[in-house]
Amino acid sequence: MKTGDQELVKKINKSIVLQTIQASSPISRAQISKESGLNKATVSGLVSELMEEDFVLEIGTGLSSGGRKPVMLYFNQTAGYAIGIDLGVNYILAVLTDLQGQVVEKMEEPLEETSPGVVLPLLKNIINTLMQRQPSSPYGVVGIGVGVPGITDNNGSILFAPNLNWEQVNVKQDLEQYFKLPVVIENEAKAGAHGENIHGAGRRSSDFVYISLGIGIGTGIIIDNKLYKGARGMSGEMGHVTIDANGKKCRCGNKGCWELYSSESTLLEQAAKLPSMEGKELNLDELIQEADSGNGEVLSLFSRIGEYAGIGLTNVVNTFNPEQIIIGNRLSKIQRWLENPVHHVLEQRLFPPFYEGLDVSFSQFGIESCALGSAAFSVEAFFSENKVTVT
Amino acid sequence: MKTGDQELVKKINKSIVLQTIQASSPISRAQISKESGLNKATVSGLVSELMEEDFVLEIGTGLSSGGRKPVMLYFNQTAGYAIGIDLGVNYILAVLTDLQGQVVEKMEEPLEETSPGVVLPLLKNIINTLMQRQPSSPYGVVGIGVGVPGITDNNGSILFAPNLNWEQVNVKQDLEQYFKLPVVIENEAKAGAHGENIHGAGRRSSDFVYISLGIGIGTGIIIDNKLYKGARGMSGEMGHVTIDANGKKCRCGNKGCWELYSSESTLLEQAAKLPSMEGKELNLDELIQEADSGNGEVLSLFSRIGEYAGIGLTNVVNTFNPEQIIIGNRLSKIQRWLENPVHHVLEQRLFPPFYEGLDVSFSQFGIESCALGSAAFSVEAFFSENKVTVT
DNA sequence: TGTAAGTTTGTTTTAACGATAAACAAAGTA
DNA sequence: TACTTTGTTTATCGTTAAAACAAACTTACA
Repeated sequence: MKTGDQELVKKINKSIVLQTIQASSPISRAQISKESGLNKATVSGLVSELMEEDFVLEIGTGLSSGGRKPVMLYFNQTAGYAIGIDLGVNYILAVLTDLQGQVVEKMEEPLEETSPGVVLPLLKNIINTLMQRQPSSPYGVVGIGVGVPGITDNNGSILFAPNLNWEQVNVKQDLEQYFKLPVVIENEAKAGAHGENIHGAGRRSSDFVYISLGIGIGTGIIIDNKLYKGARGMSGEMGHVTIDANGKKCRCGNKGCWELYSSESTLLEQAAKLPSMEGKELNLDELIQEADSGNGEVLSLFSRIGEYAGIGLTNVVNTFNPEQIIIGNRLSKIQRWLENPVHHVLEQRLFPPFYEGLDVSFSQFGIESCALGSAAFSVEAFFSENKVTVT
Repeated sequence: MKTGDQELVKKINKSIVLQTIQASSPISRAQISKESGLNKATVSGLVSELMEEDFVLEIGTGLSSGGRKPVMLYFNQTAGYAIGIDLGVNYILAVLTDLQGQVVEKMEEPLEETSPGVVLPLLKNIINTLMQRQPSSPYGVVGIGVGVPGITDNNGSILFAPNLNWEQVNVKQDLEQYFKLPVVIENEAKAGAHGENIHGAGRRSSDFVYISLGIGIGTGIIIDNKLYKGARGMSGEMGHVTIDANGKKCRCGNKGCWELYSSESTLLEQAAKLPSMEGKELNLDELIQEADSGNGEVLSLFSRIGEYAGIGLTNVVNTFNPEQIIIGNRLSKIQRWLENPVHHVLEQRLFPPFYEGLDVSFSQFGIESCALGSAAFSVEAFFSENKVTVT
């Protein structure tokens, strides 16, 4: 049981000060005091500690409004860096971000083979390259976050990743021993949700659901600005919510799962049956080209995928009554063609008070949400160790 | 933004002390100190405040283990009372509980007509009767909680209750003006979930979903021991999750909603078509009698309802990965016949790691969860005003 | 242009509050 | 008599807040 003491009070207030600076930089001490409700003296004290710790910088003075000029404070976002990885099914996307989540370096490598024996060495290579490219800074790289397309447990093991064909692989332990840095492993949709919450389209919502429309469908649930993980860290498998009780059998054991009707796999599977696609290469980018050049069959396929996406989203909204829904991952590339059918189905199927005021957005980062969210996990773990929490 | 100060620290610690007493009463000051990690002096001080406020009593001494005998402390659960109401579709169930949630008085009245003009005066009558029957106590009745079968907003208005045929009725304002007491209005399933979390089958889980199988289906979502309300207080309408994308139209606007396949309405509707029920009265108790006397048609109807309950529950589990699912409200009366088909479907449809360790329980209070949860809301509001929070 | 008056910023000083540690008194057991 | 356990008292520490203050600036006006 966590008791209350002065350390807790200080941690809370120091976090408030740092967050205020992050959110409204440049800002003066006086203004922080007004915004937060903390006394001027308290703010002054906490700011000097943050400056000693290199998290805050004084840069010049601001404009006076009839008195002494304020000293402006900045969040020193380059005091350290974090590495975020999106371990996709057929690619690895890696970013080096600063403490504010700005991408400094980026790498992408295709994955031909997905066995751990091939992937893990490649992963280490990529991380090493990014480490070498980091600018010099007081704290250096503070941690590594990895988003994976599968079910993880709280020890950083990947319990099951069907699309990689992995079972029981402890990536966290492996990377921590190799790099001597804290490593966070999280499901790809959960990491994406977190990325959107911290830096992206979900910054202004405290309660939203991120839908990862990729090879399969995953969801990340943000409640009160916190990721909901579930009892054993396996929440959000809404891709396996039944939308047709007597539908096709899914390999998860259930029937009529949502992702059998609306995902990249399904899209490609159904595209293969189109007469107009005979003999052509079958991948998402190719289909986008076809759609762009007016292939009616592809267009109506996109539309059908969008309608089924809408049916699943109706379930999401009835369950969570979120402020916002954010659609991300690979299929966010076909936003243009999904948007209309999705909205149409939602409007038709939702009870009006649920539809009113509902914001359906697409990811701001496209495919990068997951890597950015993973990096953000590491940044938070770092701050949390430094007696400051930033959310 | 809530800053940290000493008041916060004290509130946290005082709550810890009171909760420890509630959980482990009778208990000595020294033992509280050991269990909570708080210093003996701190505990002593907080306990004397709690005693002055009549929340804690000293009753005699305990056994010595080789030194001075400890003075044993009790939570004074009869320092005040709360009223909890379950406003059902065809009944009003009202309870008077003490601060620990023990039922002291109970009343149940049938509802023939559901218009606000009839229901509200009756409701006031019932509450008045309970008020008169309360034992004398330092704080008296500290509040009134009402669970309603509909969608509420954060101002205590009932936005929409289809089964009562109510729209925009501000029960909170009405009752508060009449009784001069704090009133909490909440959706029936949310109140039930809270009741089970505080006093019932969900005491030991921090993350579970309560399924109210009544005239319709509602769900209450408990995350981290807190009720999740959703952006506009309308979360948990999982009765309207589509389980058959092209199924029957529901009046909510959606198609193939779960509650069209597994609820009391559906049960009675389908029972009406059974040859063996011709000419007999159609209600739940009658059907239970038929099942008890071996009516095969009714038994297989119960079984089918159970299977569809299982299909919806699969969706709940894939979405939340809860520790526990609790089934409550009217259909918990036919637990005996639902249990097997529900478990069978879950085992068949769930991915094994989701099924393992999942606890599917039925409500401990049967139909009373909602009234008890509503009363508990009032108790908490009362403590929260007294600078103590109890969860 | 010069100066007095007022304003804003940020620091210093002091007080208040709550938790803790240590000493202590009280009440028991062996 | 020696030891243990309980619960209170006392002194100290860390943290915030209020008030006083110094510094730096703007504005108004002669």
